[in-house]
Amino acid sequence: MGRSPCCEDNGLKKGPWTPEEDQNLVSYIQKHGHGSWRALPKLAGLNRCGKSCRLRWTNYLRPDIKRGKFSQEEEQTILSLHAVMGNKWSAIATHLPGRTDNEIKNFWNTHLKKKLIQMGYDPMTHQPRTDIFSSLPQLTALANLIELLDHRHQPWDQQNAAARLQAEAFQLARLQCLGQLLNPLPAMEASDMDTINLLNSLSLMKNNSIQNNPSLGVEASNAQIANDPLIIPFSHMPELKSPCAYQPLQSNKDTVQAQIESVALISQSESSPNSPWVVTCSSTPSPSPVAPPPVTEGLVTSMIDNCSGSSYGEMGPSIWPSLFLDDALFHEIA
DNA sequence: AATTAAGACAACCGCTCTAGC
DNA sequence: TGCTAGAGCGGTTGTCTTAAT
Repeated sequence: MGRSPCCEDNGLKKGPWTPEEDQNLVSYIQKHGHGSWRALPKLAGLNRCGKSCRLRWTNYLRPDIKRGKFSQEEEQTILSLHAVMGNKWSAIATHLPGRTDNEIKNFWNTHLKKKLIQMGYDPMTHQPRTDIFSSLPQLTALANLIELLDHRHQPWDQQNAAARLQAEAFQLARLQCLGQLLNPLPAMEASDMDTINLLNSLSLMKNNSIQNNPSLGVEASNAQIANDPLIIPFSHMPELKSPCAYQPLQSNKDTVQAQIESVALISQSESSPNSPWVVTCSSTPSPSPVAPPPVTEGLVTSMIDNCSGSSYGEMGPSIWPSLFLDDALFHEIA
């Protein structure tokens, strides 16, 4: 199996291609086809290695390549397919006619990845990120927004602002935890425990902060947190959506292909162009054991009822943050 | 107007896989 | 069966452009 001894340092040119080189390559391939890429450079009068010629042709000069910005549909397709396939750029490229794997990869790395991160999603798993620090940009933006909308006529008070930010972080952590709980996983992961630990420490922080700041006039009560006008109400928070069609990679090729096909179909009828997620649930039940079921009132109620023997198994209720279960908001949802 | 930083994208590198001998 | 060339792939780097200072 050895490695091909391509592009050895034997005086061959590297770097950007000139228009003349492009012209030589295109006219040679149009006349003779590429044939052996290794032999091509000599025959075409190019001081390049065959591999470089092949890449230049396949990624740039090929006549069927579509250039220009990615459309909204293409973007959705990439996001959907990436959720299923991961970094399989060539496989993704086969579903986007005229786009090369390299182009898609670059687009992902420079645009989509950042977009997902900014929206609080993990670009690798496509799941909402569980670490609170990943949401700091959103928290800051939310704090500014709330300030503008609700308190623009009130004098700015740094203590209140800090407390509000802290409260919002607390609220968001609760929401993220709720999101985790509503997606019953076979086993709780370390990141989930991190979130819960963070929740509890945030709870302590908030209680301490309130006790140290009587001027806030808010009692250290979790129930009251939900009623705190300084805190963003639950219904105003960005909706935490789980990608119904998302399933982990499986070894079975047929299943993967079926996923790809269904994702492609879904992406065509994407109803929410601003969402990176496939929001349409498949009408046929998924065989995947981790595909999240639709969230229903009954499900939430039964989760609360069964929290001592829930899908988290032996971990039991002790790992559930008390602040969460005591929360009036939580019961309100149920 | 000059300089610097950030973003975008083309190209390269190194690895694996496959077919042919 | 083992070797090699060719091709493909994903990650990384380099270069050019644009925006900000």
